[in-house]
Amino acid sequence: MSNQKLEIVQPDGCCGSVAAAPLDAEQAVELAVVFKALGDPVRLRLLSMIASREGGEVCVCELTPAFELAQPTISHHLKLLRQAGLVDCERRGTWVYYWALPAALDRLAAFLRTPVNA
Amino acid sequence: MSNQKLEIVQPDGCCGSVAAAPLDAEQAVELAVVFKALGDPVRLRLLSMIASREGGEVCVCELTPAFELAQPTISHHLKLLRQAGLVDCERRGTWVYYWALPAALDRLAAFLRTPVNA
DNA sequence: AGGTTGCATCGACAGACATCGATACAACGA
DNA sequence: TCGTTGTATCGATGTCTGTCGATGCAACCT
Repeated sequence: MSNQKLEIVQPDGCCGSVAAAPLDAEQAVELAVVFKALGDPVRLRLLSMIASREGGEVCVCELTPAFELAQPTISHHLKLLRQAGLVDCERRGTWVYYWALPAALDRLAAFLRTPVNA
Repeated sequence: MSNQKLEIVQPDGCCGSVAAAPLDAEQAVELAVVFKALGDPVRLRLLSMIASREGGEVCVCELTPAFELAQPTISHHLKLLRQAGLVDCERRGTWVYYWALPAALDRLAAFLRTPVNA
């Protein structure tokens, strides 16, 4: 029953699992960009604030005052999260709303999850 | 039925899921250390080489020549992976062997995995 | 139109990090 | 005991990154 491995392979053709096979250099660079985006406490808190929001969307005007950081700093972190493909955003009138992209999170989770029989 | 949240809480008392609730600052700092360790292509490749090894252990003498980097650089990256709790190592005679810690990887995976009904 | 508010971008700067050569340490073999 | 090999640590250096104030841009409101 080794076709179980087929379930790990991602539809987008990327790197099944960290424990499946050694990552080649190119895959590693792409994945590192995303993990690097998660490697900052402020960005982790921003992401969790966005991902845990009931309606799925959060206004930047709610995120900024939650930190003791200047507004450009928060904007910078949100930009990195967006460039990493973890969130997306849209302007609606005066405000900008961010939401999480669950597919990206699940892809990372699948990469990290060790096989049950490992 | 909000006791669903109880199923997300981790036995080790840590941060259930990124989509469960906003991370507090302390949890975010701890998690960021681990994700930061994953935020480098060399360390990602090292970890996948270690985690995907059949016997579960890899000699440093196999890891170092797999990169076009100086030996102290590889040693430095392995140290960061170890400090992040992702791998551990042991000296046996002349050689040092590294192995992955699946519990740490699964903990991260659980954190990233979005709830099925989200 | 003019003023105000929300957010992004720019430029600068201090601290962190990846990398290296040199060196130290540990274990083995002759 | 001495040389050799494998790995870690140290110190230096160039680059990246988090942070900020200043500024620009978009949308709203009088």
